Amino acid sequence: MNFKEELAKLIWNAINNESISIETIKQFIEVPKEKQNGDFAFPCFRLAKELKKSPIDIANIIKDNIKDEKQILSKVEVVNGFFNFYISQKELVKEAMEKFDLQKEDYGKSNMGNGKNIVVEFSSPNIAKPFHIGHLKTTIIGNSLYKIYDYLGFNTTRINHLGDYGTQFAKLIEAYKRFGNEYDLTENPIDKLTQMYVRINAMCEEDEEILEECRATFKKLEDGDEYCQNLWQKFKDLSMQEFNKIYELINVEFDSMNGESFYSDKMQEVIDILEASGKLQESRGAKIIDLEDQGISTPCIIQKANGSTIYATRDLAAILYRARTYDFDKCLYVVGGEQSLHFKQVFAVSKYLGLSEKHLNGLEHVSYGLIKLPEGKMSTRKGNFIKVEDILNEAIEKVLEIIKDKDINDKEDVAKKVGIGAVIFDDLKDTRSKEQVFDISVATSFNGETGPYVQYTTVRCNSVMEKANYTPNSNINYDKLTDEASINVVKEISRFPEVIVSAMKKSEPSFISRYVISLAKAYSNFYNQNKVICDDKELQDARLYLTYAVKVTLTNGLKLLGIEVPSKM
RNA sequence: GAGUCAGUAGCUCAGUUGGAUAGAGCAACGGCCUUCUAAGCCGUGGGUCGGGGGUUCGACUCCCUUCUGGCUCACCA
Repeated sequence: MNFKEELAKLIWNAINNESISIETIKQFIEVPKEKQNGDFAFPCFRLAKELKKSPIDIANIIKDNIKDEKQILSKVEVVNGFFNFYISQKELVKEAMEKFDLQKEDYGKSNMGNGKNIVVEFSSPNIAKPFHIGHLKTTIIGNSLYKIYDYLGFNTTRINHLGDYGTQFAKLIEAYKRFGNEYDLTENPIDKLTQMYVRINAMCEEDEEILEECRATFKKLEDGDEYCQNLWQKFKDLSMQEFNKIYELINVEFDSMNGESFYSDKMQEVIDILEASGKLQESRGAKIIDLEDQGISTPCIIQKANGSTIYATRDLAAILYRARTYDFDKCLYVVGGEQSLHFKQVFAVSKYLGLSEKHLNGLEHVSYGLIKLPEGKMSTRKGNFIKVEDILNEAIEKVLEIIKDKDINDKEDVAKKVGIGAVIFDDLKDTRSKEQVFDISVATSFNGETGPYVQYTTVRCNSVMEKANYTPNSNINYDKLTDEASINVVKEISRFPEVIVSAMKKSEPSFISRYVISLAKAYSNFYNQNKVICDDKELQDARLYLTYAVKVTLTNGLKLLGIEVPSKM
């Protein structure tokens, strides 16, 4: 039963005025913030002008004429021009629990994606550079978005657009040529490569000629110079080993690892198309596209003065490739907000690529706020960064310390799930666009609104069911659930499906983290007020089934965030 | 200077297409474990929603203006 629809009908019948449609009324019905104002409310001000009556009069008309034949209401009230509906708790509980019962372990899943193709580009670390907390953020957001789309039945592809090309790479080759023999790359290779990178950057800043040489070296790499190619491959292999360690820890996988270098032979076509479109022009020796007419004052460089390409060109080649390969309905770029202009430019230029409307409209930059350290902005070049591996290990250590005296079998496994869950949750709990000061003690805290709190609640559910030796069956007398705490839990459970959908629409995993917190809170409150295992068999069954539903919903919610739940903690 | 994101409790943040008395967590203080996991629960204090105008029955929310901070603005990604 759709309550809003039913209520709209009731109001419509009560008002009995031709100029107002049921749809209009339905649109106005809202859920009050304060539950003391009922389950649904109709703000009578909305119709005041149309009916030429005061809100109070309208409310009274509704009150006098409402005919609740299906008996879905337990009470109605007129307060300050609002008409408040209190749904019969029986109906509310039955409605919500039956909805859950239809899906059980798959609760929240849907097929609304209906074969549509989604491409999510995320993580995309730079080869030969450390994997820092900025990369962690895109990895975790991207992974969650993938899971959300996948859960809603979209055909979703994960792409790790590795930063394995560009002048930065040439810098490294130049560094290796000059002083590579001073470094032993068999141990902690990324650290060494980073040191070399920091050193060559300092040289470039001092000496313009060295920077020019690096640019020239990139041109050589792009032209297929063997020495450069071999070094490039070597650095890439070393880096991937390190990255894979982290991906394994946080349990993230990709469908495609086609990084920037993958497009090295696909850029000429982009240049040709743009050339043919007549939009490509020369400026200061480079080939650019002017975007003034699209409201972007900075032109997009397609080819640098020395003839080599630039990242915009590679992104354009990637769009072309992805449109053809995946026929995407949406192509999401989970990349920091500091690259907004870049994506604006690339999306603007892509209009000249001859793509279909569908592909053009599907391009979307899912940006997130900059992550800063308490000491200020991170910079690999300046050596100011935190390695993700260290953060994750610290979190795991802290959990091990907490559970060391508990009666738990596989403590390592629990510590891993909880510690990493804490870090992931911390990254997903705020609105994406907010910038975040990364505080490791906050990220690895386990009290309050955190990942471990939600995991803990889930584990409790399990533990209650275990104690009762419970196997879920659907033959439940829901009328037994009458107290406020139980009703709150039921109401929270019923929100889950729509929360997933709005998280998808806004590309906001934080909707789910917040939801999962509020469900866990509702259950914790219930848990402290009610004994699940009790003398009344029917009541116990109802509470156990509720517990089961909470466990499933929390587990599914956490899964969508990329967080696992241990069996004990 | 232009573009963009942000400004809500001491700190970190919620606040659904405008709705009723602006909500959480942390920190502080006070209660609750012989009863299903206290990583928990309950309670107390704490606010000019950056400032000023405007639209509206009603503005944290929309419009204008102004202040503050971050990021970006041609051959790095």
